[in-house]
Amino acid sequence: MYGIKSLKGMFSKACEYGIRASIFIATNSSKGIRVGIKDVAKEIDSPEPFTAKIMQILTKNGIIHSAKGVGGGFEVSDEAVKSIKLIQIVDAIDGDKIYKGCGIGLKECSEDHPCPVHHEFKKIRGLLLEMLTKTTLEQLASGVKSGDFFLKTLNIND
Amino acid sequence: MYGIKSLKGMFSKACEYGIRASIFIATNSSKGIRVGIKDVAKEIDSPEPFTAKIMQILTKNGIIHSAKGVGGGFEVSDEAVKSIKLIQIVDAIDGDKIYKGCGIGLKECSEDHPCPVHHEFKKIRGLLLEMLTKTTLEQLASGVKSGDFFLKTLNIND
DNA sequence: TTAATAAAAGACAAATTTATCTTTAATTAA
DNA sequence: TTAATTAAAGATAAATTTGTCTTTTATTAA
Ligand code: FES
Ligand code: FES
Repeated sequence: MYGIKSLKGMFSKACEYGIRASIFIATNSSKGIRVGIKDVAKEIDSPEPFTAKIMQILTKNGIIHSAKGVGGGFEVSDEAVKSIKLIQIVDAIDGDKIYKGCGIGLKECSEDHPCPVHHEFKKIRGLLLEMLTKTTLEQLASGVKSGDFFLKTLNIND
Repeated sequence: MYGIKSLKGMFSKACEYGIRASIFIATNSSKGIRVGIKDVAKEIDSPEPFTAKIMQILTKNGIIHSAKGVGGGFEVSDEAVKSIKLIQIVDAIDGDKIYKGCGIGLKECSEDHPCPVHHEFKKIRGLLLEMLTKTTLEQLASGVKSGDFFLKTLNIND
């Protein structure tokens, strides 16, 4: 009606790109292929230089591996793809507020000093945390490889 | 570890303030008391001028009512307190992306062209949407009035 | 009327997030 | 050793969100 505001999603743009990039890299690493930042940005439809910054965060956090020079690029080892959980990516980029913080902005979420939405909100956060904790990069990547899931909106001008 | 990023919550600051403000106003309206922007900001621990802006959005959207002049301030009618759902506040300020948008940033969330987290994410959004749709201002306000729930962190220097 | 009060509106400013560009460092292959 | 390649790092810049300040408008009461 008189909406003035944002298009806020659950995660930051940076985090969204980080998740999509990690999945894309994982789909290729299983085939033994390293992908460059250019390919990543193209495949997940994200701004290349910004995506590069996010890749740096992920590599520093040991979530993905990078190699410089000819034939270099990004990859994730088979073991890492199996062990890395979505929460590690979210945590590295957005921190833990989304699954730990108070829903309506109290400085901390506390059972002893709860806000009015605390009990209901806890359930939502809990489901989110469970999903983030259980989901592995492998699960996500396999769905993309099989063609069941996608990493970008399909573009009529392609 | 090498976290560089944000302290992103589920809702924007504006929306958090808007929800807390609405609840505070509702707790007073039941007693027939109008509250001024100064009281609101103080009681919910928010920046006054910014909160005033958010109140304007809420009044334009018919969620709360305002009266200028001596004895004026913000209020919500008894009927409105009963009928207004949390989702109306969120929708007016943050829009619907948080409960409709794709979790990892695809331009739209689609059953036919799902992202890798689509099915799990849908459950979380669904629970959030259910909560937002079911929760009334009255429910939230009554918990605050009874002293079970709080609108700001308790401050040791008070 | 006039004065006081309080929200609305508008202009501005700071902080944060998102995005871009340039230079540097590392790696590979010729 | 040189050239080519590719990520890392650093400096900026744009956009958005958050926060502040001033002026205007509406209302009430004297
Ligand atoms: S105190 Fe607000 S969600 Fe727990
Ligand atoms: S397409 Fe991503 S959540 Fe539905």
